[in-house]
Amino acid sequence: MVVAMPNVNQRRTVITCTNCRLNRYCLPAALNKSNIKQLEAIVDHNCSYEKGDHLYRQKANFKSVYVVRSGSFKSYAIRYNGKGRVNGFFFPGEIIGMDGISNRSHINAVQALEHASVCEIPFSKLESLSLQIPDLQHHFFALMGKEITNDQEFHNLLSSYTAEERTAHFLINLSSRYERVSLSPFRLLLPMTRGDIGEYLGLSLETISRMFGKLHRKGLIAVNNREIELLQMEPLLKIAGCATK
Amino acid sequence: MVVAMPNVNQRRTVITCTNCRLNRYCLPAALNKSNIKQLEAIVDHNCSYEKGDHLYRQKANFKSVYVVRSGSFKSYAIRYNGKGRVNGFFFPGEIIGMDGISNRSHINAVQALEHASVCEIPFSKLESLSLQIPDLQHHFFALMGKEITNDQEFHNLLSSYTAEERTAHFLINLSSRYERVSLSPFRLLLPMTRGDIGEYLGLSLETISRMFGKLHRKGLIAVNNREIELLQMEPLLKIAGCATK
DNA sequence: GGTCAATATTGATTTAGATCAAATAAGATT
DNA sequence: AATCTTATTTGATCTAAATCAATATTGACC
Repeated sequence: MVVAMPNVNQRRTVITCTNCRLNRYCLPAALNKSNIKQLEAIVDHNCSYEKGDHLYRQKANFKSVYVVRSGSFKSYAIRYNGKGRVNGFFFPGEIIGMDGISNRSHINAVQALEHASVCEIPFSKLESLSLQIPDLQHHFFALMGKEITNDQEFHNLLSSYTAEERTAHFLINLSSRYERVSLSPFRLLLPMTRGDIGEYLGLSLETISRMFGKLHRKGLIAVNNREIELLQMEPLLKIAGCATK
Repeated sequence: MVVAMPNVNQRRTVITCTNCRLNRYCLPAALNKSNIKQLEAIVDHNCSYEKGDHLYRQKANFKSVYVVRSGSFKSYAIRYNGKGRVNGFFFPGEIIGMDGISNRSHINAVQALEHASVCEIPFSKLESLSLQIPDLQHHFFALMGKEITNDQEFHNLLSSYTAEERTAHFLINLSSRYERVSLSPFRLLLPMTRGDIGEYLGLSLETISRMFGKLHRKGLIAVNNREIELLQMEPLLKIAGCATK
């Protein structure tokens, strides 16, 4: 089955931040029109990747951060002892590359899970521009802060959640990220394998499969290979450890 | 509520970044002398805490980041379902509070593990100053980036390391952080309980105790309650999954 | 369309680490 | 010093999830 995130820009018109449908979720969200023009000038809007292509590899020099325009990516790191694998998934509007800011080299590799495209933002130019546009600096601090809180919540998940809770949390999390970019939050087309999910959640791929089965038997989801339908959000949210309002 | 005992200044000399023994590891590290003076002007150098005092609590409004001057802290978060606990330890020269940047409210609580003191840096002032001092902006991006890579390496640890590997990694990590501030990297005085370590590493406190015992029986460490001596670094580094040069 | 490789499911068995349960030991409080 | 509380160690047992193993699906490529 072909699992593809809809392409954001299929039109002929020149791609810019101003006309990008993701601009409400991306860096321009915090900027006024004239500032967006300045941002546009430093962004390369035209990088596309096929499934399996690497956006960058482990230890690659850091020069840019990237925003996913279409498709999806996974990041992974392998330590010299062979431990560790997938540590992140990225969907449209999300920023890739912050793992290289401190060291000037990326600690992860990032690979396309399907046909995908990104906007590339040279980091030194982003820094210069941030000195001129206080809102941009502020927003980028906030984005990095968001990355930090996400990672810390994940620490929490890995250190205290059961396999079922982790799996439910994963689905709920994906759901809200899909919704953010106007994809159905109830019918999830997963671009990644069970193995990827397992590595990400610190579980074996067999356990992922079993947990999907378990949630299915409880009537909370329907599973059809890479297509997962979320049938009952309330109990799912509860298992995922998310407060239901 | 934050319960803080204001420090009665015992010394005559005014504390400043310029004369602080940590200035090589802290924000001033990236700045020239005149810029350090500007930084000093926005920092409150005089906040002291007793064991158990909270620097801030979960959901507290975010106004500042803090640099540990002396002593140590732990951060923890409890979800509404009771899951999750300790997610970080902080030693002199390290920055606390980035968990509040994106939301303007802290997702963690932070508590002193012993008598401790911090410098408080109002974040809005830090942002303003960063617009004027490119090196400061650059350095703070790097510090946040470091936090992100640390958290991601921890993801790796929690998703693929055994109890023994996690415990060794914890000790090695502490060792290098102690060394950074001129404490012995071989004789570690732990300010936290086995329970704290267990929550942090996603293990039970009994397992921490057993792993200390196991590393002791292998002759790699000596354990005397809260005092851990690292006897053989090479094998420890290997177990911890750190490349030995 | 047929073959092959990659992915996913399901069952049987094992095991690392949790949990339960005492017994010390260390600190704090009086 | 005596008491009480909080930490720590150690042993016995249990269990969630890993691993091992076999099939079944799906997708990719001639």
